[in-house]
Amino acid sequence: MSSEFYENIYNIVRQIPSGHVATYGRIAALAGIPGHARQVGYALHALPDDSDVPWHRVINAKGEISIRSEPLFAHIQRQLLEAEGIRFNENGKIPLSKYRWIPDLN
DNA sequence: GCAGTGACTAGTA
DNA sequence: ATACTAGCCACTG
Repeated sequence: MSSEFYENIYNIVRQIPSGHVATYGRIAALAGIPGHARQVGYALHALPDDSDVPWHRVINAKGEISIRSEPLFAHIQRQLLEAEGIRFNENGKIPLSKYRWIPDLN
């Protein structure tokens, strides 16, 4: 494993409970690499399909789905989030103030 | 090793 | 409110 960043990131994302979301920047900070929000997205992109990481609960700071390549995934992501009870605004955005994940102190 | 890329963010206009 | 810019830094070719 050349990147232990990835495992840290995955570990954090797995802790996001259903019905909540977290931003890339927040994930990076929790993974111990504050400021590396882009690498979080990169790590999730490299995620295998059979992974147990809930990648769909990670969104950008604007509360919107950011996927640049593969617009199809954005559609799937929205369905997954709605299935967990997350409601989108008319803009197609998620109200972060309501669904933002606050990490437990374990 | 260098240049390009990107599932980002914060700032500026 | 939206659009563009700069900074950021690991990964890839």
